[in-house]
Amino acid sequence: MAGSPQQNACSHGFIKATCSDCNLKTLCLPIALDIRDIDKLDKIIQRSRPIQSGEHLYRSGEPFKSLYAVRSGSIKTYLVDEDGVEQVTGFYLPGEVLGFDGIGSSEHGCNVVALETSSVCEMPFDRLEELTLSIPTLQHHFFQLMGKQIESDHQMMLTLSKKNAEGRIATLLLSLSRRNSRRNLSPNAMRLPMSRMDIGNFLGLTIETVSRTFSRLNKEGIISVEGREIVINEHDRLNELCHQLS
Amino acid sequence: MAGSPQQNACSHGFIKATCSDCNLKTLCLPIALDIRDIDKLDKIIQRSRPIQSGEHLYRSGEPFKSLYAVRSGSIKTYLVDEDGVEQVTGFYLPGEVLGFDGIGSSEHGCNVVALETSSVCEMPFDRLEELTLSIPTLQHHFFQLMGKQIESDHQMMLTLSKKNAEGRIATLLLSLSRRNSRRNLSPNAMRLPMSRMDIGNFLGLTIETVSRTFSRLNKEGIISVEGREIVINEHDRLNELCHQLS
DNA sequence: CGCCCCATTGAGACGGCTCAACTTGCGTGG
DNA sequence: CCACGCAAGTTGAGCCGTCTCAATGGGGCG
Repeated sequence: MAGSPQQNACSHGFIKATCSDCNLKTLCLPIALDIRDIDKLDKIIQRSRPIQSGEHLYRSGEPFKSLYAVRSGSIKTYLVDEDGVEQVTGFYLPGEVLGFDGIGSSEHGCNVVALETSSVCEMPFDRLEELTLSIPTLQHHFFQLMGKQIESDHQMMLTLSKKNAEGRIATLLLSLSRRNSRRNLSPNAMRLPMSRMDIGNFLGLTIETVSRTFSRLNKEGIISVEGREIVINEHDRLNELCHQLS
Repeated sequence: MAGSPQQNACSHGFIKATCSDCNLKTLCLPIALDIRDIDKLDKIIQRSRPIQSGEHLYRSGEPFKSLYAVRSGSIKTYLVDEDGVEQVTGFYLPGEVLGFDGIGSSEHGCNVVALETSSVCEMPFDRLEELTLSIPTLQHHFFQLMGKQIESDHQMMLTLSKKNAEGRIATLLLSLSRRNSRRNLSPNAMRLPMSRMDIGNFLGLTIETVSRTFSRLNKEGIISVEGREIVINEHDRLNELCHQLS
C-alpha cells in the first residue's frame, strides 16, 4: 500500500490523500479547477475511514452538514416515507457526488448506505459555500452537478412512468456501463454492487420480475448473467430494449 | 390597470415591474435578499410579454441561457426521448423557478410550455452567476432551490414507483393544494391548469385511468369534480390515499 | 454441517391498459 | 341561429404485464 499515489495510510489510521493525487481527479470535482484552487479544495475535504457494507453514511432527518464524493466502492441512497415504504433514489459510483438532497431544508432528506466497503471524501457545505464564492468555476461546477442530477432524475421519471420491465433493466445496465466507461473500466463486463432487491426497488419492480427479466435477457444472449456478474453481449439490442414501452 | 402595484404597462408594450413591488416577493427569490440586493437582482431580470397557452418558452436542445420564475399562469415541463415518447416532468405555478435542467449541459434538456396565458421573469444565468458570487445569501438560496427540486423529484420517483392510481392522483392534488396555500389561495378549491392528458402523462397513467379515478373519488365524496374544477372535501381521507401502494 | 439469505422459477390473481363508443363544450361557418 | 366538426373527457368490456404467493435451489458463514 505504501507509495500508492491515491491512498496512503497516515499515522492516525486515517486515509491521507489529496485531490491532485487522486486517480478520479479527471471526473470528480478537480476537473473544474486549476492547480492552486485544487489545493484550496483539498484543505476543506475530510477523508475518513472506509465505511463497511451496510453501514450508513447518514440518515434522513440528521442535520445536513456535508456533501460527499465517492472515492471507492458504491453507495445507495433511499427514501423512507411515513409508512415505512422505501424508495431507492440512486446508486453512486467513484467520482460521483451525493448529498444535494439536504441543501434544501438543512436536514438530510434521504438515507445513504454503502453497498460494499467504500470510502468517501466529505466536503463540509458551509466551507464549500465560502470557497465557491471565491472560485467562480467551482460555483459553476456545483450548479452543473446539481443540474445534471436533476436531468438524470427526470430521465428516471420517464423510465418509471413509461417503460416496461425490460426497458427499465436495460436502461439501468446501460447507465452503469456508461459510468464504468468514464472510469476506464470495461463497458461490457461488470459486477453489480447492488442486490436484486435494490434493483427492483429502484426500478419500481418486484425482485421476481427483475430475476425473470435477467433470465430472459440471458436466454436470448443479449447479456450473460451469473449472480451479480453481468456481461453485455449485444450492446445495440440492449439499447433498443431501453425504448420499450410498458 | 394603471397603478396596479405589480404590473404596469410601459411605453414599449412590455411589462414593467420590480421584485420589490411583486406580490410574490415573499415566496420567490427576493425572500433571500435584503432591500439593496433585491435591486441588483431586479436589474438583471427581464420581464417579457406574456406567453399564450400552448406557446413554448424554450425547447430541448436550445442553448441554455436563463432561469425563469413564473409570475402568473402555469407552466409545464416535459421530456421527449428519441422515439418521441413524452414525459411531463413538472408543473410550475407562480413564485416557482424553472430551468435548472439546462445548467448541466449548456443546452436545455426539456421543453417548457405554458398551460394558460402566463408571464415569467427571465434571469440570464451568466449574470446570475456573477451576482451570486457577490451575494452569498443568493448563492445559498439557489443551492437550496435546486436541492428542493432534487428532493421533490425523488418524492416523485417514489410516487411513480410505489403508488397505485389513487395514490398518485391524491398526491398530485395535495401537492397543488399545498402550493396554493403558499400563495394564500384556498387549499380546497382549485381549477386545474392542466388537462387529464397532462396529469396522466405526469403520473404514469392513461387518461382513462385518471378519469375513472377522479370519478371514483367524486362518487365517494372525497373530492368534487367538475371538469377542471376540483374541490377537496375530505383532506384527511385524501391524505390517507396518498400512501396507498400499487 | 446446517442455517440463512438471496435468487430463481412457476401458477394464479389483479390493476391498469387497450380499444371502442358515447357525451359534452366550444368555435366555425353555412 | 343551428349544424357541424373537433378536442377533451367519461364509461364499459376484455386483455395483458406485473404482482402475489409459494416452492425450490445455491452460496457464504458461523
